Formats: sequence, structure tokens, C-alpha cells
Amino acid sequence: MNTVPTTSAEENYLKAIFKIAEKEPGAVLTNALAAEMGTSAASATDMLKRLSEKQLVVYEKYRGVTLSETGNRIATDLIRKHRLWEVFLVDKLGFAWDEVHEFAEQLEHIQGENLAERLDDFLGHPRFDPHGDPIPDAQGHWLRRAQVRLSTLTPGQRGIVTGVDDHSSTFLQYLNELSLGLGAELELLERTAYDQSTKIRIRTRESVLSEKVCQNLFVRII
Amino acid sequence: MNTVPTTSAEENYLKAIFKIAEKEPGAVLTNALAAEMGTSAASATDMLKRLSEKQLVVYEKYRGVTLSETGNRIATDLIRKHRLWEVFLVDKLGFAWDEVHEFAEQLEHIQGENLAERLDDFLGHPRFDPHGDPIPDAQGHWLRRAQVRLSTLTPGQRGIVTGVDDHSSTFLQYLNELSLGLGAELELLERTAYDQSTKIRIRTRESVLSEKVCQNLFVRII
DNA sequence: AAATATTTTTAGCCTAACCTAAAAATAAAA
DNA sequence: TTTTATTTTTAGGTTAGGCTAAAAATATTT
Repeated sequence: MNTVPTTSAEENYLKAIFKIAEKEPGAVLTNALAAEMGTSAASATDMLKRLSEKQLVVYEKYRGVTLSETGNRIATDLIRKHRLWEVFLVDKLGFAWDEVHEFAEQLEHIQGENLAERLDDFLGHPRFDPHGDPIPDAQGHWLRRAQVRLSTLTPGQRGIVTGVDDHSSTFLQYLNELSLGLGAELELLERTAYDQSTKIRIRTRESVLSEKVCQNLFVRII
Repeated sequence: MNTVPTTSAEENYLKAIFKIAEKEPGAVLTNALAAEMGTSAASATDMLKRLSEKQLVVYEKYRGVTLSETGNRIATDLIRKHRLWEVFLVDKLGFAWDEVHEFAEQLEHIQGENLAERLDDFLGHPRFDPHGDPIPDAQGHWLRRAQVRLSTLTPGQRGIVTGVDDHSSTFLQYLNELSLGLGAELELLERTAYDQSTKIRIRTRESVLSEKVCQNLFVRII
């Protein structure tokens, strides 16, 4: 399957490049990559040379980096495995959605024939992970979904929570307290012009969300 | 839980020391350890110094090494995780017993709060892995079982396959061909004095096993 | 007990993945 | 277009975990 053997460190860099390029299309700059990896620019440059030699990225000095076909495939497989494992941890082992990221960061690097496919079968081919992020299929194809940020809704509109942009456990735990997990149905009651804070209703309960929360919550309008 | 942070490499050495000491009680010698790890004696010495500094082993130059209390606990936890993951791979993902070792070698190093316990719950607290090896409990306690090598049975005796001593996939696959998986019931029909080869019956099928096979198969006499 | 063989350790080197500090390239401002 | 600021790369160093070859310790023969 994988044409080139890769280390976990290399894989993490590929994933980081993928992630940055996803939000900000075009070449990924060294500093952005270093920041994403929590490392120094010098270390990132170092790794980019290695990845470039292995043909996993296309790297031009001072100009940034993009994933090669192979690099893109490896990154996609990693994300697939990461999200499948998250489904496993939540659906089968009973962890909460804010507890699984670190485990999945490790599990995604487990190598071996057919593991992802067997896991996918076992889990019933889930198409989204516990945070609402899409899981690419075995061919690396993505599903795009009709969802918008809660911040784009206007008073009177209703929506169902489909995902989060911020995956931090503090944010996820805050959502738990608000009963704003995946699938929660809400109605936007009013938005304050001053700071864009937003009053919503979930079942019978009303809550006020900051602009930041609304920007990090994805909903499907109903 | 773990008092000392450990790398995968360190953990593998601890496991190797445990494994050797299990068969050959007493201090483990550098060469034996290096052989088990598939590395050089120099590298083993190197690692023993590191492990000794971390107080995971008691190491005396030229005299061999034993696990400290902590080291023993880490090794036991690793074996527990290894075997639990093997159960998962076979029972839940549908892998064959000869396919799971390499996966489990990786999975056993996954770190994190409660993972083993949740997995154990999910699997229904299995006490033996797919090869019949006992799984220590969360406190690190082992279950010992009344089993003997098939080579110790005499004609007329019957037994149920409970485990293997050789875990190689070639051996396991050979057992598959003979329908000699865990739980198989057999009767010893006759043993040739010349080379100790043994004729057995499984259901209606008769097979002849070499001495080597009989020495690597554990059975419970019935 | 001395000589020889074996085992273990030390010494010195390598690579991956990090680091800091300095140099070089590019971008922005004057 | 210089000068200044920012970004990126290079240079040189560290650590973990390997290696080989040589030295030292232990064990075995003679």
C-alpha cells in the first residue's frame, strides 16, 4: 500500500502540511509548519529536506512546500486511521469525544496490512468521526457536507450540530455542559449587535454563546 | 500509573528481560538479551545502563540483569496490553491467530489513561489470548493453568489444546491445517519409540506429529 | 596456574530528530 | 533604491538507539 516506509515523525509532518494546506491553499511556509508542529523553523527545514528526498513533498527553498501525490495519500490514510480509531474509542470503548485525540495520535501510526479496512468494517463504515469530521474512504476520497458555522445563522433559523472547528478538550467540554454535542438541535433566538453574542435554545434550555463559540461550531440548517 | 516515562525501545528491552527470565530464572545475561532483541551485545549493554539509571532494572556489570519492581510492573503491563490487543484483533477484527503478533507489538506501546482497562471491559475480561497465553489482570496478577506439553501424554490419553510454545506464524498455520487450534480435542493413539513421532486423532481424522510439534503444543488432559 | 576462549564492556562512529545562533535570502519600508 | 525587518536556511551541537572493533573481564582448558 504505502510505497515508501515512513517514520512517525515524517508522518506527522505530512499530516501538518495537509492540515495547513487545507485551510490555506497553496504552498505551506516553513514557519507555519514549524508552528503547527510545535518545533523550530530549523527543524522543519531539516525535515523538509528528508521528505523531499523521499519524494513525499515538493519543496522549493524559501518558497514553501506542497505534498506530492504519494505524500498526499499517506496524509489522507493517516487522517482516515486517526478518525476511525476515534470512532472506535468513543463508540466501542466508551471514551468521551474530548478524551480521544491523544490516543488517536498514537494509533494512527500503527502499520500493517488491512488494519484500517478491518477496523472500518468492524465499525460499520462510519463516514464521520466523533467530532463530525469526515473520514476519507479506503481510496482516499472525501465526503463534503453542507454545513455552515453557527455564526452565519440569523435569528429564527434552526440547525443541528454537525461538527467543531476547535478540537481542544476545553471547548469540547464546554459544549458538553451546554448539551451541544453532535446532533444537538438548536434554534437561534437573537444576536447582539454589539459583540455578536448569540442566544440559542436547545430543547427548552436557553444559552448565550460568544462569537468565538459560534465561529467554532458547525451546523446543518434545518 | 507508570512512575517513569519510557520509550518503546526501553519497553521492548524490559519485555525481553521478562521473557528470558520467565524461562530461565535468575539474572539475564547480556548476550541472551542481545539475541532476543536481535541486536548487538554492545547495544544491549548501552540500554542496560539507561534502564539501570531509570531504576527499571538491577544491573551488575558482567553479572547480568534482573527487573526491578517497577520494571517488572511495566513489563507485565506491556504483556497485558499486547495480549488484550491480540484478543481484540482476533475476536473483533477477525484476524487469524497467526496474523496478529506484529500489530500487537505496536499496539502494546500505546500510552494513556485507562486504555487497557476500557479495552479489557470491552473484550469481556478475557483471561487468555488467542494463543492460549494468560493475560495478567490490572493488578499484574497471573493465572497459572494446568496444562502440559503434548509430548508428555501417553497413548490412550486425550486432551484439549490450550496453548502453544512456538508462536511463529509458520507453526500456527501448520496447526490450522491440522485443525489443531485452541480448544481442539485430540486423542493420542501411538508414539513411535524411534523418533517420538506421535499419531493423534482429531474427531475422525488421524495425523502424525513430529516430536517438535508435540513439544510446542500445550494441552489440558481430559 | 597459565593459556586460551568466551563474554562483556568501552571507545568511537552513524542517523533521525531535535536544538540555538549565525548567515543568507526575501519582503517591506523609507 | 537603499535600508530595515522578517523569514528561511546553514552550521554546529545534543540525545536515543543503533553499529563495529578493540579492550577488559570472566570462564574454561590444558
